[in-house]
Amino acid sequence: MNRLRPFIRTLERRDRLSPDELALLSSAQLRVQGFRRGQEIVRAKTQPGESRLMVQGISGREMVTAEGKRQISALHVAGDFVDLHSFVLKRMDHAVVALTEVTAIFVPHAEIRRIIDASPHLGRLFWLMTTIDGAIQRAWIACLGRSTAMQHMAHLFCELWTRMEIVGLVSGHSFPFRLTQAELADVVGLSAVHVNRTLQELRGLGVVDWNGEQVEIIDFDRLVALGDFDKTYLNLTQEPR
Amino acid sequence: MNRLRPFIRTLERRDRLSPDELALLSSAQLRVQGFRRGQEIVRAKTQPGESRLMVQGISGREMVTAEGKRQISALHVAGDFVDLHSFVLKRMDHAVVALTEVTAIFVPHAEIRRIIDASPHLGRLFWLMTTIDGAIQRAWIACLGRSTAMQHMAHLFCELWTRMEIVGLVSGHSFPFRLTQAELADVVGLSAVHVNRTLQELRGLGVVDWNGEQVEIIDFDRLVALGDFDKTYLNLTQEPR
DNA sequence: GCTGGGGATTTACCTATGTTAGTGGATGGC
DNA sequence: GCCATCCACTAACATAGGTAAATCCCCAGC
Repeated sequence: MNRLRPFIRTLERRDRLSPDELALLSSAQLRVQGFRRGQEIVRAKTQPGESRLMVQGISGREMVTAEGKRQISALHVAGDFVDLHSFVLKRMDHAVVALTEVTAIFVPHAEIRRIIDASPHLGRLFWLMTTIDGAIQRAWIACLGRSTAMQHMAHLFCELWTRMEIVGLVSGHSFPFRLTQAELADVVGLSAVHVNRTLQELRGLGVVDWNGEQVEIIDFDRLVALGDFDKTYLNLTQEPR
Repeated sequence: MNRLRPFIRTLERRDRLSPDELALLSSAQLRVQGFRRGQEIVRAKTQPGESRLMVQGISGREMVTAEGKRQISALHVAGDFVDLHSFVLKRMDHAVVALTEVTAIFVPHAEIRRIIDASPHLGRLFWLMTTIDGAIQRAWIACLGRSTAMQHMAHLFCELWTRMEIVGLVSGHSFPFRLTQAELADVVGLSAVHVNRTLQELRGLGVVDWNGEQVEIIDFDRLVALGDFDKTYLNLTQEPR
């Protein structure tokens, strides 16, 4: 399946896939669906019967506090499952919303079950993808807890570039990022005003620029240093798993 | 195995286990090891050949920034695997340190492999435990990003009580928590001074008390309200997975 | 060409939390 | 009994980041 291409690329950066495994993946019964900006891809507290795989656009896990504040606890790009964990977790503890126009594939849990029963190795790779998800969350926790606004945003831009590169979404040191500053604020746990201030500072330093459409990394080395970014946690090495 | 009791309780709160599955788990080749306060249970960047399961004490995932600041991104109590994800991830993106005296079981990855090959259902339950781990991390992200010191600490105490209750570590509304305030500060991403201030505030409100040994929840309902705590994310329902 | 709306940006002010530098109490080694 | 530690706690001050309310800018619709 053409639509599975990005997902297969994320897998192949972590392990080798046999022709049989590729065929097995391609045999899955899928439904494609589009979402508009702001639309919910998965509702919180529901018990989904399928997991959704991003094909295009950016979505995020959304959690809303009692006071109505929003925190986005993950961003998803093409090739990412937004809720593969719902396969074992059964019940969503968060929502997933489209932050841009999004195209997603719906993979029934029955299909996932069929695939992992037929190939325990693919089963472990599915498991792997949820644990990489966890590793990313740990990195975000460290950023939220122990770094300044600038360091945090620098780290985030490094991470996004690296993840987008895997699925061929970057061109040079730029990648598409069509969110509003207020949305980015909900990602990094800051106010929109402070995100604005910090972006100007980063721009002023000549490190990154972002016009609301594209993030352009001007000085990658300095961005990495600023964000204390070490991509180890993304597990981008082909190993038998 | 007696030592596996807490782990089996965490599993049984999420799904039913057959006698065969219990026997399979008990058949695992294990090594028990003790750790002193402050000792590393797993080193960062290593490629462990086994995963460690907590039997006693409290440990935490530790990440250190370039400036030497420390963030603890997870706490583990009896029954929790500290690094089950290393089974598929292969390389640690963080360390795990003993925050109290700790007893842990070392489970070779070969044994985990043997168990999940023999029982795909147990395999899914192992997978489940890593995704619950992820759900907890999401809750922490929301706390770090969008709540005040008091709300965050209230949430943490609710979570810890709930998790300890599963494995029989609570007595009434109290549970053992022998960390220093500075260590707690690294958990909630605050300074030790502010943790101290906030604890006094919580004490003053008559909601929780903590003398460095035991956390005593005085008014559980208010603590839950303060922390906006909803235990759904801990997935404490027995369901076929 | 006018209008309305959604963002980006700015300004002024506010506050939660951090930092530094203590004090004092408990504990353990010798 | 003295000393060194470690840790809770305090106090005074500093600051990163939040809040509220404008203003500006762009663009779509008419």
